[in-house]
Amino acid sequence: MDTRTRALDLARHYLQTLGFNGFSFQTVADALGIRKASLHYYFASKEDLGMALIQDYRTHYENWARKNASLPALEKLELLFVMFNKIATDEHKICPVGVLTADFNSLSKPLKKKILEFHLGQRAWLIRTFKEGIEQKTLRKDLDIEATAELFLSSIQGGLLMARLRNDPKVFKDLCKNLLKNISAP
Amino acid sequence: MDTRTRALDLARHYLQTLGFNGFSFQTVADALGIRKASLHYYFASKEDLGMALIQDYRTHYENWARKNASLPALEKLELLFVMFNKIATDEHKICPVGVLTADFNSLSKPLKKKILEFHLGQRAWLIRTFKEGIEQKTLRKDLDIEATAELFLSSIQGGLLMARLRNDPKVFKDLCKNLLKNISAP
DNA sequence: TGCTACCTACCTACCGATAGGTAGATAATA
DNA sequence: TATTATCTACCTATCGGTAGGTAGGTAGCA
Repeated sequence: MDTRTRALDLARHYLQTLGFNGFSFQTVADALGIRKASLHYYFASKEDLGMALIQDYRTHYENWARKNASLPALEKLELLFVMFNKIATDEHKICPVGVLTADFNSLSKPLKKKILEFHLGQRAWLIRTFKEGIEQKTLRKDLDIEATAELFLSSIQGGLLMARLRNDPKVFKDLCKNLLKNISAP
Repeated sequence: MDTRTRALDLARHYLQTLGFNGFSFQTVADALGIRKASLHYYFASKEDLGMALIQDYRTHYENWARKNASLPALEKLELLFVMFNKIATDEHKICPVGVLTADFNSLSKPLKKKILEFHLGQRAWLIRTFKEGIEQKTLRKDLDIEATAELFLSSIQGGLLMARLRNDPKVFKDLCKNLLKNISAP
C-alpha cells in the first residue's frame, strides 16, 4: 500500500477516535514512521487532509452503494446498518461525517460544503431506497419517507455516539433492529 | 454575575460551538476580559473546567426536571424538546453531552464517568416519563419503553448535529414532532 | 485604634511542549 | 538527468500550566 493511502487510513482512524482537532500531522507522521514535513508532501495543509478524508469516505460509500444497487431495498438497509455497526464495534469509532459536524465551526467553507454534500447524498440514497421498498411491498406503504430518512440519519449519528459513551456496541445494534422493525410492512 | 459564573457560561458557549478541543483557556479569558492565569484561579486545569461544565449542565437539567415534575408526561416530553430546540436555534449549538462524547477519547476517566452518569440520568428520566404517559393513557400502551428511550436519546443528539450541518433548525423541530407523534396514543 | 495576618481576585512573566507550516538538501528511481 | 519521496532544520503561534507578585478587603487581637 502506498504512503498516501496509508496516511489517509491512519488519519481516518484518528479522526474517528479523537476528532478533527484531536490529532495532528505529527500524530499521523509518527504512526506512519515518516517525518511530519514529509506528510506535507502529500497534504499541503490540514484542511487539504480533511478534504481528502471526506472525499475518500465518500468514494468508499459510493462504491458500496453501487455494489449493492441491485439488491432488494430491505437488504440494502440491513447492509447499511452492518456498515455502521462495523464502525461502532471498531474501537467505538463514530461516523466521519458526525465527527466533522461536531467540529464544524472550526472548519473552512469548502470543507463544510463537502461534508454537507456527502450528508445530502446519503439522505437521497435513503429516500430512493425507501421508495423501492414500498414498491417491493417490504416496507409499510404509509411510510412518511422524508421524515423517516431524517430519523434514520439522526439516530445513526446519535447511536454511534451513544455506543461509545456507554462502551457498548449492542446499543447501536438494537437501535438499528428497531428502526427496521418500525418501517417494515406488517 | 460573578466571574466564575461568567466564565462557565462563556466556556459552555465555546464548548457547544467549537468542541472541547476547539477552545482554550486563552479563548475564555479573552472573552472574559481577564488574563489566562487569572482563569486558573477558578479552574485549576482544563479537566477541572470540563468537570465544572458538565456539573453545571447537570444541575441546570435537574432543576428543569424538578420544576416540571408534576406536569402530564406528554407535556414534559414536549418541554424537553423545547429545551433542546433552544440549543439548536442558538447559533447551531449542540448538546454538551454530545460534544463531549465526540471528544470522548481525549478526556480523563473522571470526566468520562461524569458524562456517562448524566446520560444515564437522562435515560432514566425518559423511561420514567414514558411509564407515566402510558398510565395516563396519552402514550401508546404497547410502547417498547427502553427501545424508545434509546431512539429518543440518539435522535436528539444526531438531530442537533444535523440541524447544524444543514444550517436549518427546522430539521430538528420536525424530527421532534415525528418522534412524539409515533409514541402518542391513537 | 492600630497592627498583624490572612484572603480574594487579579496581574506579569515565564515554562516546556506542541500546533501547523516552510525552505532547502538529499537519496532513490525512471 | 529529471522526478519523486523523503529528510533535517527551522519558523511563529499557541497550548496548558506555573511561579511569584500585588492591590484591596477582612478578621483577630492588644
